[in-house]
Amino acid sequence: MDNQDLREAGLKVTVPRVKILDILEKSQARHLSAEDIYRELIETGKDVGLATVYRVLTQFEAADLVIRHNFEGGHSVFELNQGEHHDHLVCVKCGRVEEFLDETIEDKQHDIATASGFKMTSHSLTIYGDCNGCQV
Amino acid sequence: MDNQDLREAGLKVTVPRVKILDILEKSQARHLSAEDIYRELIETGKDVGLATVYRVLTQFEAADLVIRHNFEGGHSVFELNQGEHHDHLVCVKCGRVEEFLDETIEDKQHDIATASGFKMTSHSLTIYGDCNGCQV
DNA sequence: ATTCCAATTTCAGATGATTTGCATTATTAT
DNA sequence: ATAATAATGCAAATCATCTGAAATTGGAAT
Repeated sequence: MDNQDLREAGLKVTVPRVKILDILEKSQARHLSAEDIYRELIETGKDVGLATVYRVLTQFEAADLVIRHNFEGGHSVFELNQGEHHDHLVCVKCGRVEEFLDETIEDKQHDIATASGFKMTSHSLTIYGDCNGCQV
Repeated sequence: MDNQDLREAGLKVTVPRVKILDILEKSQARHLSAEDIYRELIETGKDVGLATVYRVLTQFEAADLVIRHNFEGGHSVFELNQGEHHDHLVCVKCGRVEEFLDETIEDKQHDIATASGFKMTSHSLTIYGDCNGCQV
C-alpha cells in the first residue's frame, strides 16, 4: 500500500492521504474510526483536519483501498482492504474485534441471494458477544 | 400485539405507544425508521413528537417487542419482533428488504463464536445486492 | 367519578458523527 | 518554474438521535 496505489486510484499523493494510509497500515488495531485516525494524526504532529480524514476515508472506500464497517453503536470503522474478505466478531463489552472466515457460510449466502432473485454485491456478517476477557 | 403486550412489558398503555405498535403492525413495509413512523403519525393526525417516537422505540426494543437493525446508510430501522429470528437481504438500489433463515448458517455462527472464546449474544447478517426488479 | 402520583410526553435545546462551502494551499503536467 | 486543478482546513451546517425539565396523562386508590 503506497503512493503508487494512490496514483492508480486517481488520487493525488498528498500528505494527509499518505499519512492516513500509513496509520491504517501500522496500527495494530486493524479497525479504526475516523476519530481514531484523527487523534493519531494530531499526536504525530500532523496538522490535518477531521473533515479531511472523513473525505479521504470516503475516497479510499470508493477506490477500494479500505473497507467501511457499520458496527452497532453509531460510528463506522475502517480497515485496509487486503484482498481476502472476512467477517467479524465484536465484543459488546470492550469493543474488541476479531476476524473470521467460513467457507460454508460464504457459499450459503450466494445460494440464498440467488434463490431470492438477488444479484449479491456484498454482505456483512457480524457476531456480537462477550469476548474471553469480558465474561463474568 | 396489543395493549396486553404493553402491560406485560411494564409499560403504560398510552396513545403514542399504541399508535406506534399499530403502525408497525399495519405497515406493509415491515422495516421502518423512526422518521418513517413519525411521518405516519403526523399524516394520521396524531400529534406525537419525534423524541417520543425514539423513546418509545428504544423501550420497545428493551422489552423485546421490536428489533432494531443497523443497515448500511446510517439510520436504524425497526420491525416487530414476531418470534422467529431471521436475517435480511437488502436491495442496494430500491431499499427493498426480504427475510431469510438458514439453519446451517445459524449453527455455524455459534460454533465460530465459541471457537474464538466469545459468548455470542446476537448477530447480524445482511446480504446486499440488486433485487429482481432492479437488475439491468 | 374524582383525586393523586408516578410514568410519560412535549418542546427545545444538546449531542455526536459526518458533511459541506469556500477561501487558501499543494500537486502535477507542461 | 508556472498554471490549472485538485485537495485541504476551518467553521458552520446537517442528520439521526438523545436529554432536561415542565406540563400532561394513565391508572390505582378513594
